[in-house]
Amino acid sequence: MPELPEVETVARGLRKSVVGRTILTVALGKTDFMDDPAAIELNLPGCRIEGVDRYGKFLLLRLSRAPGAEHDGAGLLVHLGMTGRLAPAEVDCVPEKHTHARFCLDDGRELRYTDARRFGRMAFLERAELENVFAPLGSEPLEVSRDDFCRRLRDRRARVKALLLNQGFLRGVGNIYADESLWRAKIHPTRLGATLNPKEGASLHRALQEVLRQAIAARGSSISDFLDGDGRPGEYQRRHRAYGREGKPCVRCGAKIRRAIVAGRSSFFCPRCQRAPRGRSETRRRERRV
DNA sequence: CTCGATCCCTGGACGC
DNA sequence: TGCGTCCAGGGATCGA
Repeated sequence: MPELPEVETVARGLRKSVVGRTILTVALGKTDFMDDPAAIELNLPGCRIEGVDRYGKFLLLRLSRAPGAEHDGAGLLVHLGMTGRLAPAEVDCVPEKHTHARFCLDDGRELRYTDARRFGRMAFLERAELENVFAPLGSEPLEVSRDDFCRRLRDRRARVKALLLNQGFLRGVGNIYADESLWRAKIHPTRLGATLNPKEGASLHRALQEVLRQAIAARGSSISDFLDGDGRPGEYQRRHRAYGREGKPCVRCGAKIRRAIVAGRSSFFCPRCQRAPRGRSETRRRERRV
């Protein structure tokens, strides 16, 4: 499940493998997850891939026409959703099942998008449209300062888990890294943002950045089928301390990791290290045990 | 503002 | 073996 570290891993792979290449032809399969498939077919042929950026969980392939630069600032926006994969392949290599886009490159390879569940998104967008997509996103978690992070936390009444998952609060954090960060910072997922004291806010900021940096260094987490640009799985799943560890002992204190639905998602936490809040709004209401 | 519910979609796990 | 059911989850959307 691609979150920031997995998407960053893909971006780094693409920078090495496809930047500088020109797209010759486009072949699309199922297109219900694309904003405007015709625009992709129409605009991409002839474009050179100038660079690959990441905005939270979004990938952007920056594109330009070789002579005229008609599409200055335009690009192919890709969100991998749950099961999306974007990687180059040799043309004579049989495409995997659920390959929905193939971009034939000028070096004889093709860039392929595969996505079983089609929770992803793909769109060719002009600069102004891209700005509209990115405008509502919050800061990059690895760039936000501690003071900024704590300040933004302070006036939020939402549960801290919901805030971490909210792409308008921070961009790029998903369920795995939210739980791993909260475990490290010893903060219960149902705590309300505004109730975290400065020390806890600082601790969460530090935990989040450490977890993300380490996960990037490990090329992400491969839970079901995430593979990096070279087809290698990530390694970070071996270092998960909370996510997916229901019933297993907390490596810090030995208590059994618990799972509860918070913010509509499975949330894994240590009931001893991460103390549940007492207030009615933070506990009783909706921390349903699963 | 924040919440839960619902939908999108497929594969994998599980029970019978 | 096969069928039904549930679950996974990022994000959009809707109503409370």
